[in-house]
Amino acid sequence: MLLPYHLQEKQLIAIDNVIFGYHEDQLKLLLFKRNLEPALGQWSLIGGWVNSMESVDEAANRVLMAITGLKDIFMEQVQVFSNPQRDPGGRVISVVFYALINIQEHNHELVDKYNAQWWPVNQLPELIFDHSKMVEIALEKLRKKASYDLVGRDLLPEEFTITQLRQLYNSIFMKNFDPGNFRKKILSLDALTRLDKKDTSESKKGAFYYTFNHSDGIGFTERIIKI
Amino acid sequence: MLLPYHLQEKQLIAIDNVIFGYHEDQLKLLLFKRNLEPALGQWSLIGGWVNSMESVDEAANRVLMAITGLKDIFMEQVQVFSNPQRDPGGRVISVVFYALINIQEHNHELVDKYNAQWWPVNQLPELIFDHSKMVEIALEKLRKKASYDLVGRDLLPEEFTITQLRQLYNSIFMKNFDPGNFRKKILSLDALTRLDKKDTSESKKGAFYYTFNHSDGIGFTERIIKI
DNA sequence: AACTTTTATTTGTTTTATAAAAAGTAAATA
DNA sequence: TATTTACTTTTTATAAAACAAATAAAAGTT
Repeated sequence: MLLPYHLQEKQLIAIDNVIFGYHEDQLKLLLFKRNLEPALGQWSLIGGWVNSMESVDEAANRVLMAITGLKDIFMEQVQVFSNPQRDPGGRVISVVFYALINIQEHNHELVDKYNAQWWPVNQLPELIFDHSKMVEIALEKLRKKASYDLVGRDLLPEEFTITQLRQLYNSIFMKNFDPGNFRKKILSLDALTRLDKKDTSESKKGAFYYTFNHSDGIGFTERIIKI
Repeated sequence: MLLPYHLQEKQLIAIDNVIFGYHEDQLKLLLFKRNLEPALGQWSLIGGWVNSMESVDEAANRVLMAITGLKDIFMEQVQVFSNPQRDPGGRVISVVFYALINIQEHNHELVDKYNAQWWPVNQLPELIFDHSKMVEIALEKLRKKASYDLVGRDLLPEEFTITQLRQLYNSIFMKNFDPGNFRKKILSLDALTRLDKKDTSESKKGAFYYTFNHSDGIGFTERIIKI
């Protein structure tokens, strides 16, 4: 069934990163203006080639590092896109990843240098090739992740309110979670520690700040949010 | 950030199929004896190269068709395995898929011809390279699928009892679902039609046969089984 | 200055859904 | 006729979602 290795043709293989961030109560995506033909000047995800001495995951991390200056970031494989006609420039197989980054912490100069820009996920520009589909699938995958784990750890600042966490979830799932039930569910996980500080910018009463417990940062086995 | 296409090195890319079947109350996997160096004669998943004029999904279907004689089978991408050292024969990137097939319907002669064999998932032989890890991840993915959709459609015969469906779920999740609750949950989905026939092979009382409603065969948005 | 309003936040109650356990059923066999 | 077996229905307990009420504190009003 398998041909010997040396008789088999080789392919170009790339990665594309769907980079999520959260800012001003909006889930955002980092896109950049393509600097290469075909489709030069159009908006696209941030991608790169996979070299022979690295895994696709390493390639995705390398590309993310190059554009944001960040390493040790949570990334997850989304799916392989491999329609032979997907890239008009030639046959390229692309492995898509998504990454969750803290929009405050990334290197703005690098992002500017590469003509990259943050876009709200619900107001994206037209993207090249099959990149819109990639975003769609990545978002589905992020939702599954968020329903089993508290993704706020990656997207929110160190200290945050339950309301902020809820608004993050609202923007990921594009629905409004009940404030009372959300709070109850999240706190029942024993994953947060309440601080003695309050955020008074949003309400007169003020909302307590919380941090994630560093102890059990692995994730939960049970579903935490019902979609 | 991206090199021009012609300057970038190409890679060997393959697919590997984790083929699930269900027989004699056991979830099984189709494995075959490798007919190619390296690791000739050892047990492995069923794989093949990806050609330049096909997508990885098409390649996976082609390979599945070649060994089982089946087409239009449910398959899902699992993950890309791409550690540069994963295959001692050289740098090969592998895209793993899993497939659900009805063990009754596949072509036994083809399977025999390729030295393939069905193995219970909880008693697998040693597998080459990273194939054990591939199976592990595929099984996790199957469990997620099964918790949102009724996988019985693909794995069970046309007519089956609720008990058979429950036993399938028992073997997928390696736990024992409560007979009463399982029945209640499954029937509440309105996905099955009860026939006027009974299966009396397992009990004196007999259990009604059911079939899947062909109408809404797409799947459910809500979780149907809690892991 | 004291009182009312407003706002997001927090707590509490009711209703519904799910899981655990128990009881009832049909039909072959002893 | 009693027993056995797996199947099916019902009951009880627990958890989650929907809904309602209370709270704290700044800002506006008399």
